[in-house]
Amino acid sequence: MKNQYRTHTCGEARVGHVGETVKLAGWVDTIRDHGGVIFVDLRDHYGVTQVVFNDETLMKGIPRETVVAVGGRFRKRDADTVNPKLPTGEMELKADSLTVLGEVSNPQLPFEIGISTQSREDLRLKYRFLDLRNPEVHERIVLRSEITRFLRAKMEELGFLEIQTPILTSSSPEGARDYLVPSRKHKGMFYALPQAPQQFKQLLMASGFDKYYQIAPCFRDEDARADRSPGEFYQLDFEMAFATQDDVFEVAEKVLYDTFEKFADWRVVAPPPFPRLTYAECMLKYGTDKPDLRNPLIIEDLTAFFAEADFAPFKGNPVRGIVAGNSVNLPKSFYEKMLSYATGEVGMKGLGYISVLPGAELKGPIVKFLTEEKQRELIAKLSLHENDTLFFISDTAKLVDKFAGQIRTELAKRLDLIDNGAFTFCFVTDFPMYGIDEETGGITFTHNPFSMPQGEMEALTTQDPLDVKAYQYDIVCNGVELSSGAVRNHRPDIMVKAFEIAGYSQEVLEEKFSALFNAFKYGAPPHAGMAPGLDRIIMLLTGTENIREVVAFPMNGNAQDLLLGAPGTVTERQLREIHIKVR
RNA sequence: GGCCCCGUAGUUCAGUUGGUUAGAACGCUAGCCUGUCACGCUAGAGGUCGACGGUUCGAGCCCGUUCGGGGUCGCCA
Repeated sequence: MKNQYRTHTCGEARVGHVGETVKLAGWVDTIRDHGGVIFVDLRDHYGVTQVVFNDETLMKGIPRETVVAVGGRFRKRDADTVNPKLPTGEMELKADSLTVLGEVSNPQLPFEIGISTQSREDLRLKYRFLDLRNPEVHERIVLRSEITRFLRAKMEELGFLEIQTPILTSSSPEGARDYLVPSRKHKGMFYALPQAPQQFKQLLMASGFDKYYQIAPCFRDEDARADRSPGEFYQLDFEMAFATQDDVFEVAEKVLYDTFEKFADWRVVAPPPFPRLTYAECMLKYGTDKPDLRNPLIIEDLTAFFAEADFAPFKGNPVRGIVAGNSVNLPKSFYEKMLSYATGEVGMKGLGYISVLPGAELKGPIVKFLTEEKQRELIAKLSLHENDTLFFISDTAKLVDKFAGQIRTELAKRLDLIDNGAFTFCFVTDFPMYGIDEETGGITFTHNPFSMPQGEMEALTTQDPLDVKAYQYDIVCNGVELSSGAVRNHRPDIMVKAFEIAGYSQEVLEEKFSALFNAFKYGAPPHAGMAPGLDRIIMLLTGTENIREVVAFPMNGNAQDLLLGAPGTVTERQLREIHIKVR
């Protein structure tokens, strides 16, 4: 695109352009004034080109970050002055004219553009437009766009239709806290922003659409975390009619593998089929429902083994073991740090361990509680080798897996067992349908109330609710939960029963989820789907630890937009119109 | 809401046991410099030590309160 501002971008200059009369426009990145000759790096979205001024007056009074258009001639640099760090490094622009397009009124910038990421986050957010000029930050947003485009292309290729669903919708009783929007025309009534397009996508299935997807904005009024935006985030939401769990997994494997493979660069993506782990298996072997499979450590259930051992700390409690290979010769401080981590941050009562010495001799305070036969049995059971250390975790049934999971993660971290060059996915399946509500002590949905219980109506009527599993699943990558999903419950009779068990009458169900409930009374197809979080996918692919690094205009952890100043006050008149009185 | 950490120049930080005029680097301003590319050299400006209160002869430092920021637990069907 050539116009009055520029004939080329700042990333274009190559040897083939020598001698052309050109115009470049961009930001003054650095100024190197040698007296008599001035070098300016001119930066735009596409790159950086060195501009040479022999006429010093052209740059007089122009500070960095000024937006300028420079006219002149492209020329080749002498061999000894080529800059190999720049794609345009063999070339430079010999300037003979300069126009200021955007002045800088305060040359003392709040931070230096090129190292903005080292500055305080609230400052970066307040001046996000400057922060985003930093090529490192800029490129992440570009990559986000490329990943999003690729995901869309993949979904289209697989026959999915992108359909927009409402942003102003109704509040739902389950799940996260809603963002509410007061209604002007209906006094005392409120819209809610969708926590996910859950009901709409299911209604689309009932409407006869076969495969739906959307890069969907989701709104939840919950507190932030490093990997969780406050307020709003995006999901690659999709749903398929006449589909089973395996059909959904196939789509997820294809789309996510292809996407990660394309954008993983030097890192290796474990190919499909992704391992399928049941929730129960996950909790036992990894101590979490989002296992990092790069971590080779596996938690062993040693409860039965210690059932008869007369060792007080384990008495009557489940016992877990983790074998760390080649660890016996580690300095004593390693064990001391593990112990202080366990009793400090984790909140465990203790952390026992047994070392395996040469000649299959076991050493440690616990050993004396085991007969020689038991010791041999333990070595065989866990295939213990010389120099291994076996760590023990024991606590109540409620806590033991969680603790073992934290120890497993910490051990891998301290022993440097995690391959940072790998992306490993897995599906976690068979989540329980119900759990105990800690506050009320009653039965409640553990995940999505719209999931189909395994065994359908029969399971609901014959099994203990706490034993009923749902067709409810997660996809996890490197210990990050990307998405949950489910085969949905499309049968009104089973919905009524499922909600009844969780303490909701049919009236409540019909009132709160009337659209869905009604739609299913007029013939709904079996359907299933999931919704991987877009921001987290991009975090993984960019290797960033904070979700704000992959969002162009993120809110801070306190759910404030420091750039535009949201939330903010409004006028009395605005409040009157929506029938709101602020106390 | 609980817990942990951090608030010192435009930015990133140092600041000893509480003791003279609070420092460094980068940035900014001015000057010098014709081949740099994180140019170099010289000089200069720039501070309510987050705020309030207390202890003390004396507080950036100790104590209390409070505000702001980050992390985490709760929360996130």
